[in-house]
Amino acid sequence: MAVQRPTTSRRVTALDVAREAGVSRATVGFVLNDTPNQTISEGTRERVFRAAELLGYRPNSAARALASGRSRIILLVLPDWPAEYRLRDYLDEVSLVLDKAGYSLVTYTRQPSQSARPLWESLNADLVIGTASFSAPDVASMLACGVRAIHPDPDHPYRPDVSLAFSAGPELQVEHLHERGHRRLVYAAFTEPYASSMVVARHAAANERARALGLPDLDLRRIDYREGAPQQVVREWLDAGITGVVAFNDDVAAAVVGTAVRAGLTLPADLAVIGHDDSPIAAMFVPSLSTVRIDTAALGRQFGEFVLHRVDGRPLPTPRVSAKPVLVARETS
Amino acid sequence: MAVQRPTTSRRVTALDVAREAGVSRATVGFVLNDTPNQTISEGTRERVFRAAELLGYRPNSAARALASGRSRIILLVLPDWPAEYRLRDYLDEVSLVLDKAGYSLVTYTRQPSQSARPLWESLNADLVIGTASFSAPDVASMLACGVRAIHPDPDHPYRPDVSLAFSAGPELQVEHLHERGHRRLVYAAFTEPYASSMVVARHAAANERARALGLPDLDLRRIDYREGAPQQVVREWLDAGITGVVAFNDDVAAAVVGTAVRAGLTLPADLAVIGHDDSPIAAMFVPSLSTVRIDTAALGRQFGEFVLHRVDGRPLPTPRVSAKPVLVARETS
DNA sequence: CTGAAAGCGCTTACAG
DNA sequence: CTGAAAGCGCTTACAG
Repeated sequence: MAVQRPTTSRRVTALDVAREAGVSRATVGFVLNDTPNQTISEGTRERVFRAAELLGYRPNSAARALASGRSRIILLVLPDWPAEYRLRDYLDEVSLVLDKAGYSLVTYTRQPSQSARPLWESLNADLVIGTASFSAPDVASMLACGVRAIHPDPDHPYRPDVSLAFSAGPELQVEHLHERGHRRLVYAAFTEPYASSMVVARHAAANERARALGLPDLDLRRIDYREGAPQQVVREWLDAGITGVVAFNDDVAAAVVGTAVRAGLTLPADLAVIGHDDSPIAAMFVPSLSTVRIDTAALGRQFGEFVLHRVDGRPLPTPRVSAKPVLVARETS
Repeated sequence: MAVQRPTTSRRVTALDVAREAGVSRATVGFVLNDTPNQTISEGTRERVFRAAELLGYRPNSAARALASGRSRIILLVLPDWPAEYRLRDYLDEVSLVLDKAGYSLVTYTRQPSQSARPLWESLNADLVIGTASFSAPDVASMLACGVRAIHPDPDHPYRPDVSLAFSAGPELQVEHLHERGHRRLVYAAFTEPYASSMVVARHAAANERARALGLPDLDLRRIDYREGAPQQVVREWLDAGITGVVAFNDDVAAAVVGTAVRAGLTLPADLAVIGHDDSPIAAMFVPSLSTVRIDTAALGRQFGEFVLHRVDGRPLPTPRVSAKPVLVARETS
């Protein structure tokens, strides 16, 4: 198929459509935007639609944003590139829900370098979403750039129920190890570059469940995987009487399990490990990793609805279904 | 620190800055944009900068885009979420180079669902970059949406030297297995959702090197990791006399190695496997995975320069340094 | 039921 | 060296 180039290099505007349809340019806007309180005859509507289709009209988003004061862009600031396996399905669903409501989701990871201008300066987002509270300078910068809403709301306390912590996951991890008879647990995560705020939130969720089960709090242990096999960390745990490791994700679980195997330990007899995500690596690893699978698609849909509530004032669907995570017990627990 | 809210909810405009500085609004634009062929006195410049600083002025990007016809946004369409470990450094560097030139990089992964409108419809990008050629309908849609440039250029043949294939990586993988005495090799990748175009490009690079070394072509074998351990695939290879596996990335290598270990094979005696990326999992896996590390940061910088060449017509820096990949030989080769 | 017109906040020739 | 003014392509009261 040959690429259809416009004969004139000029882009098609609403005025072109109006001329083609024989109406005013305002009418074109009313029809195409389905503006309420405008009664347009069916014949006119038809003609406008046909003309727009014929000419391949796409509204200029910059002009629309300038005139309406809304860009219909939602910016999601991620703590890290979405390397997490399940995050993909999650973001796909969020994106889909927003798209249906006429919004576009843009994901964005801050550069480590200070010099780079944050994306909200050039994007004119209606709403900026973070996975943790934004710093005061960030909030000030967003407001100066015309961002209309920020989540988490800087004026209100942080609402962890809509974060990416997926607290049901860590809770199930703890429950599982508890059921298997483990009482002394530790929470393991990597040091940078992994998402700090998500680590903190999931660790907190694990601790909450541990307390409810009458277990002592889980220490948060950050491992630098770049320093090679962290043999001594595992030794320390054994010396301290730890028998179960709750890992932030499957990569962390793999690091711990790999180290333990090389140290000659038998899993889960000497040490039980449970990951999070059920990423491909969990099944491939030798021994295969016990883990927890989150219905991220359902949570993504739910978060999408929440975002529309924030940006459009739509009512939140109630009752909100809390998607239950699934335990995937394999060889490490 | 308290969040500084503007006293009036109205956003600060160039007119406000002009009034504060006691100049015309046009002068504000000239100073802040450093417009060439405008000679503004140093005193005036100072006053404008001070006023803009004082008021916290941020130009409205929608107005700017509408008036200038350029958004200074570059859209990178990724074949998949950046799950690849090394892609992260790469994108960081591209982003940084573009930011210094006043451009913002937005990364974007197409939704599997057909219904969602592509992001270039709402973003007004100056340049859309793909990792493979775009379909004719996509190109038509971009042009209708005012995209000024597309890469790979739909009017010119695909230039693989600026793709994400990193052809030096696959070449080194093949060289290494060849050096270790392997003559019958196979190229392994996952089925969806992994990046098809990158698989094809890397497989081609591996084949090119194999031919130069006098080896037979590598078959491309796609494995569905969701179907559990692909035992029979490994069996087939052994029966066919294959002794070396070149894997698309470390995850694929892990799947193959895990399967082989479970099947009771000894690596690398029975089968040699080499991954790509040197991701954390490569060192953690038992046995640890031989792999290839790419200087993705250098390649990212190079690609950033190329993008600026495409969008701004800047000269390409020559000679272009081809960042040499590093072999990381571990237990599987 | 439809249209003329002001306005969003910039950029950019052009005139002094 | 600086400013007045047109124009980018929409949206949206407002008037018929």
